[in-house]
Amino acid sequence: MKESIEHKALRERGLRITQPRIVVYRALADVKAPLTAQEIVHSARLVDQATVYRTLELFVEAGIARKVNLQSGLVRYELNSDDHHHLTCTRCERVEDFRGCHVEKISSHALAHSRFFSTITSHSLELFGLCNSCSRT
Amino acid sequence: MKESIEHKALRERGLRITQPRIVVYRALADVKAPLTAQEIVHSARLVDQATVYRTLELFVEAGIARKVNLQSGLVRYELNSDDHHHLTCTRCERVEDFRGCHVEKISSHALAHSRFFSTITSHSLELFGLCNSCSRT
DNA sequence: CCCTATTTGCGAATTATTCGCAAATAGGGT
DNA sequence: ACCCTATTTGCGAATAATTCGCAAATAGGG
Ligand SMILES: [Zn+2]
Ligand SMILES: [Zn+2]
Ligand SMILES: [Zn+2]
Ligand SMILES: [Zn+2]
Repeated sequence: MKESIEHKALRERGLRITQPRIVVYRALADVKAPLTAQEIVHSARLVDQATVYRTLELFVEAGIARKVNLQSGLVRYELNSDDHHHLTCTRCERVEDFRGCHVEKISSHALAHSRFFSTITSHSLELFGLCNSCSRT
Repeated sequence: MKESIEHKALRERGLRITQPRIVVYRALADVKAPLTAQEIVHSARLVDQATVYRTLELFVEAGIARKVNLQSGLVRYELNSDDHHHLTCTRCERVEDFRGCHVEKISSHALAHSRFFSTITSHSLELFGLCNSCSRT
């Protein structure tokens, strides 16, 4: 029988496979948009909130998940599947993923002009706009 | 005698010129890096914290300031001077500005592939890395 | 199955953010 | 300069978000 995806993710990084971690992983996997810690706390009532926060931190450190900052200011988390970013509606908060981020030109230009940095390890890019249904009204 | 920059910023948008607004504006103007609401609260002890929060929101709505999300998850604010972004050290939190963001190619590509959006109104871009002094150790 | 290092749940402390309302005040009109 | 009123502020307290300490539960190696 096949090993589940969440077991695999945890095992591959030498993390213990526990109920709370599986629950949090699935919460993230089940939804399309990035979630806040509180959203996960409320959806997964079985897991204590302190554990949810601890688990999310752990996931980020382990590279299983990553933080996403949309306009609101709340930190959100999503599975670190691959290189994609978000298009977010500033009115209704709808989120759509997009791929094809070629940020290298920008970042190498930034590096070339930098006085204090010589390495860039990651980036975040968020696009904001109005979704079609919001711009209709 | 010349009108001060903060008076100008407020007057131009039809906002009342008040002590707290001037103090918050100066707090933002005096520092290079984006500040959190709490940092401003603690630096400008004269202004009540509720007022600081209200003022920052007001500044964002009026276009005087904007929110900046660095890695930590805390919302930061900076004056909306012009189009620049940040290079942030993930170890020591040092922040350096950079210019020359040509995100149009990325965003038009994203739009072309989007099912739900046809306008992009703004974006945020943050680069992360290690600053020279941190990468030395 | 046992043993131990890890992880969890709980309760409570911190910290961040927001509210309601009475007192203070900015700015237009006189 | 003085009034008047709509706005804004300060205060106190409510609410929400995040973190802590520690004893009890448990994953996983032997
Ligand atoms: Zn929308
Ligand atoms: Zn990218
Ligand atoms: Zn550094
Ligand atoms: Zn840009």
